[in-house]
Amino acid sequence: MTTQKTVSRGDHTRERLVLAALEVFGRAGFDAASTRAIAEVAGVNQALIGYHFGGKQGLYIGVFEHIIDQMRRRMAPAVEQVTSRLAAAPQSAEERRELALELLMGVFDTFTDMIGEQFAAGSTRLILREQRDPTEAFQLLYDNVLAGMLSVLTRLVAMATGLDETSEACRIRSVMMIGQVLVFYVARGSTTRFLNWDGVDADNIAALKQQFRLVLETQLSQGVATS
Amino acid sequence: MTTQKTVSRGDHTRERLVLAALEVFGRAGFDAASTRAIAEVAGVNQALIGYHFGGKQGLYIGVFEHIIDQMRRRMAPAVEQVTSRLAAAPQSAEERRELALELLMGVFDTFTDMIGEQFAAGSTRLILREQRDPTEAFQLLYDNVLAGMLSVLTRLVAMATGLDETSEACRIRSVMMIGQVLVFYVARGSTTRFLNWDGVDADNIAALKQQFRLVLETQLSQGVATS
DNA sequence: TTGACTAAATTGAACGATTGACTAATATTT
DNA sequence: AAATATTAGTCAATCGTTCAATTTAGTCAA
Repeated sequence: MTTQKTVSRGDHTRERLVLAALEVFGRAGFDAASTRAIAEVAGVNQALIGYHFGGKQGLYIGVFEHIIDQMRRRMAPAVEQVTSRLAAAPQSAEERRELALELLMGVFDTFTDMIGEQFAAGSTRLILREQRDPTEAFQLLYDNVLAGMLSVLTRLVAMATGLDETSEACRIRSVMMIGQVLVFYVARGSTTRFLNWDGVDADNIAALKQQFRLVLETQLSQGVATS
Repeated sequence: MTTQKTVSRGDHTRERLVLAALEVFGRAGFDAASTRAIAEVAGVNQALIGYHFGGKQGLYIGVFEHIIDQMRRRMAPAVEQVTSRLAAAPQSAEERRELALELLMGVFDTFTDMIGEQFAAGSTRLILREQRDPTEAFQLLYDNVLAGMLSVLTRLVAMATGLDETSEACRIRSVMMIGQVLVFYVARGSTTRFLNWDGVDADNIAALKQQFRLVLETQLSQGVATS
């Protein structure tokens, strides 16, 4: 075996660069992150960025492909659970509502778990950066991950509330629901200060899950007023 | 009238620089924004940044002082409404709950209105930037604006839910509530795409307000499970 | 197995451009 | 005249990119 499958020398370097770039880009932002700093963190020569990715912008795209990969992998179990359980949904309105509620909680538990993970720290800022002034990277992320997640979520919200899945009201509700967890990603400085947290540990995550479950139950446990 | 009150020549320059810096910092981030670009947008000489603010960092602080000023001014009516109405709160649990609900909606209506304002576009990213790696600017913002807003909000949530105002559960609920609106600030790219919006206009704001009101009513219109 | 040949990968150095800060001279206002 | 404000220009440092030279890995004939 002369060729070690896909793990050639170049692949190793590319991976090191992507991981380093995720860290440096995430901490400093695209413009402030220097290719020299990225190369140093990766432990490779600076010129290899140009060689392997064409340049700084190319590396940036490479980082997003990595993010997409990780997010799909991380969310896969929860999404799969939803699709399989939804294949044979009960017809009783009450049972359908309860099923949707249970699945929603599963999805958001996963989403909440990721708040504390290190991978999220680097990628969150990069994703946020793309929200205001979307570039090619955002198109990639939205088409390959976000759109699907929003779609699944809206389907569950529709099932739980009785709203029309295609209605704007239902979509807005879904986005708002995400916001309840997203706030702990993006407003970390304010939240940790306000809650007297030292970072976000397992206990904090558990508390968030518990409160979110209570809110979700209260929010969806009755006939929901439409538009 | 030689001296036009406080609007001397230098004040005018400082204001132009702060507004330009808000725009450029907001669009490009601190490091990527060049003092030359800021000076050009402001229509003043680059060296005046050093003269009036001591340097780039000083200008950055100046921008946050401006943001604090604007946010206080913008939120003042809603906050004042809360404090005045709360001065003579009814003793009936049911009445207190309804009052809290009404006041909450007032606060969040104001908060929702600001989503579409141009001022928010520039300041949102600057504030987000400070959330992950807080600097002196964040301390200023949190102490002068955010802490107060969170405090008032938690008080209302406590009144509406019956939770202890000082409990972590109540604080988490409050933060989650903010998240439902905040998501439309920070995830603009995803939300506008998902909702097929072209930016955020008055109609969109109205729809958001309506849905948030419905959610809030559903969420708080009954005895709320504690911890 | 060996040794020559090739393509891929890596290196260090250099390029022109841009950065924030600073200075001395000038202009404006008090 | 004195204080304040503005200007054009210079500075060293750092930026992303490029390039020729070198090393490494894989192929194939002998």
